[in-house]
Amino acid sequence: MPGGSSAAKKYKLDKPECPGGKMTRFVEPCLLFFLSQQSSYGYELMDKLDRFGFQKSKPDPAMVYRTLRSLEKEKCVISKWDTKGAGPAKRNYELTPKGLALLHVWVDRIELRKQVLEKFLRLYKDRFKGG
Amino acid sequence: MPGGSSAAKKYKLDKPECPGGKMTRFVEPCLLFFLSQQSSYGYELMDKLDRFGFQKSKPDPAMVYRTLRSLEKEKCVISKWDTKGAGPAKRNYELTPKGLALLHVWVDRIELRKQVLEKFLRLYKDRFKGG
DNA sequence: GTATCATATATGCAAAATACATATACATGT
DNA sequence: ACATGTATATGTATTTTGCATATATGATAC
Repeated sequence: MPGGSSAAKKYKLDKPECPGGKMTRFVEPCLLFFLSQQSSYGYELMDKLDRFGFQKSKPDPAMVYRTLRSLEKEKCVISKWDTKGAGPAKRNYELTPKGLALLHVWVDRIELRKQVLEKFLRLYKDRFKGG
Repeated sequence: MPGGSSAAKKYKLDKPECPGGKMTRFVEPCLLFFLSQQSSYGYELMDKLDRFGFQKSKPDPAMVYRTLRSLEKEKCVISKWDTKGAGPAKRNYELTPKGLALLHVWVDRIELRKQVLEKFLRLYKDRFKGG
């Protein structure tokens, strides 16, 4: 549960905005991870992203589908049409070894990123909540 | 110290790249924080950013200067030319109450972001390091 | 004295990433 | 026939970032 800041509410802060629930450069690793759990297709993956924890903004279909195609071009995933089941055909994606390797790279980076955020928050707290 | 992934090295992963030391949308909150500590100017702030913990890439002067000007346009900071001291004149920036409020908003968002990263890493570890 | 380097700010433009809108198509329920 | 939910896809505008470059001051070296 994030600590609320009181000062923030006193001002209109529309324009110099900060991306909050947005998932900057984060769709790709999520997709890779979901696919490492089990093969799936765009629409379902979008749903998983949605339930992952980005309250604010639903994932953009465009980004999901394009990311998947781009991953396929790089041979990080492979897709096959799945015409079984009701409704329109699904393009089912499967993770490749290269895709798994990419996931691991992402994890290293995300770990680093997390550490940077932590450092920032630590300094902030020292400054404002007294250390 | 981030845990290295071994699988990653077996593959060329040039193209679907993940931003590592880069500081996605992170310059602004850093600048606000530094200015909350004390007034400063672009060149010095760049240096502080550099030493903050982004090993890979030095901060881009363009981004720093433009972010500062944009913050000023939004009245989050105020600048005055400082001709004292040697060398070319410095544009000295001071944080405003609105800027301080923006910093607090950023902190909330960064806290959230950190939690999302943590969730991701937790799930990843459950999946690959066994839980 | 002039060449070079560190300091200092700034702009232009290309590339990348994201956001928003829209198009297509299948199937089910009413 | 029409609306709704499922499913994939593309077009384009906007935002963000990255890289190059321009300009100017002063200190130091030669």
